[in-house]
Amino acid sequence: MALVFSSGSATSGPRSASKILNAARDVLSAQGYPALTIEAVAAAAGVGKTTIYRWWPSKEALVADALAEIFRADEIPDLGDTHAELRQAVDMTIDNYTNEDMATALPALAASLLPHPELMTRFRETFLHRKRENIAAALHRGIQRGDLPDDLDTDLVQDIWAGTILYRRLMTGSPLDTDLAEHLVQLTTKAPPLLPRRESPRTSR
Amino acid sequence: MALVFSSGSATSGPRSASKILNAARDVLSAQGYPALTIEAVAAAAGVGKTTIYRWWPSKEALVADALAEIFRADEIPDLGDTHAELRQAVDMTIDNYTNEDMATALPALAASLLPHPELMTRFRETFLHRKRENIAAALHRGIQRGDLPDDLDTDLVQDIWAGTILYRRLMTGSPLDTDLAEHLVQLTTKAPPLLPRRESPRTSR
DNA sequence: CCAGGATCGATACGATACGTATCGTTACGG
DNA sequence: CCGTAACGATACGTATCGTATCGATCCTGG
Repeated sequence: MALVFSSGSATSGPRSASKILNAARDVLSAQGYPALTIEAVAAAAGVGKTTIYRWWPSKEALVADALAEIFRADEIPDLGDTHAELRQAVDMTIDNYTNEDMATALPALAASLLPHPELMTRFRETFLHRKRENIAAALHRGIQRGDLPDDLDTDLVQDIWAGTILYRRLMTGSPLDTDLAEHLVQLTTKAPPLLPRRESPRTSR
Repeated sequence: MALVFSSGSATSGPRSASKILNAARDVLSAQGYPALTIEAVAAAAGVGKTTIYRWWPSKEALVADALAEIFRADEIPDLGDTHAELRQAVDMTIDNYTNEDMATALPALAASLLPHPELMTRFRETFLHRKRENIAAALHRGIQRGDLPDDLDTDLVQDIWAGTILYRRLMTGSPLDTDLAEHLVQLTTKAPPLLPRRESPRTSR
């Protein structure tokens, strides 16, 4: 993974990039996003803070590169089984947000980049596009197999999947378990039940 | 709306609460969440920063109260029309996140409160529970009318609705338009199409 | 209507992090 | 093996933090 958010102006490149990015994730885990200061990362990495300022223009850029290294955007292999492939897609998204750092830092990052269109574009390229393309490929295979409606809105499906997972992790705190994964997959299938039902009917609050 | 995040230790109460909360939202709109410092709010409100520190224990608490004042958690009236009621529920959520401040500050707030369970609980009570109860009431009316499956998972429905809306606003930047609202509502109906389709078949992406 | 208590604004304080500049040292590649 | 860069250390001025203090002001209840 290249340092997409690094300045990278000079001719060679940072010698201690991975040491710094590891330290950034360590600080993130131990102290949380607000306490992640450049000076703290420098201390944790055993590095002069000058070195960090040399290569990353801001705390946001540093965090983005640190997260990009552990963000999963795998290709979904053709398993000949639409359900299994979609389940793999959902599981990958759940994996990404199960990570504590990712769950807190990604939304904080997006929120602070939102007013800066150019940085936001780079953020989307790093954390959205590749993953979405790979999942879209799996969805299209499902459509061609006749397992999914041929006018399926693949973008909306992915918004629903990732949105629900992010929302549960960030806001409600509900578990990201296999039931959720299965419900989200079943949302896309042709036949009912299209909307997930509760396992055991309860009175719901 | 009471100042749920204020310390409120003394006997009387802040004389200039609304002036301060208005200023906080002004700074948020003009400068963004990271630039929202206590001193900036104090200056914008024409108030000594001591006064803010007297009543709010942190920047997060101040922002939470400022957002709580404009967060919509309306009751959904019984319209005798399930579709109309659900549409109203979705529109309310879209309204909440269409607001620029809310879209950037709420996720940032949640992310910074996530490691503090007690504050996170108060956050959820303020920004989740009341709204969810009101929407759940509408969903239950729909179930009793026979318009919705009687084992509908009302919690998951709301996670999907709010999650998709938040994700679009924060991450993808896709529009929160009437098409989206309609698709989200139709997700819950019994009869196909349960998963929203694209209007005009395109090549996807 | 006035007294007393609470809130207010102003100011000062040490601490921390910012981002930049400088400078001598270290490491790596041609 | 030598030169070019990346490096670490250090120092600097600025900004904000959160706290303490203190006299002025509000406003409430008696």
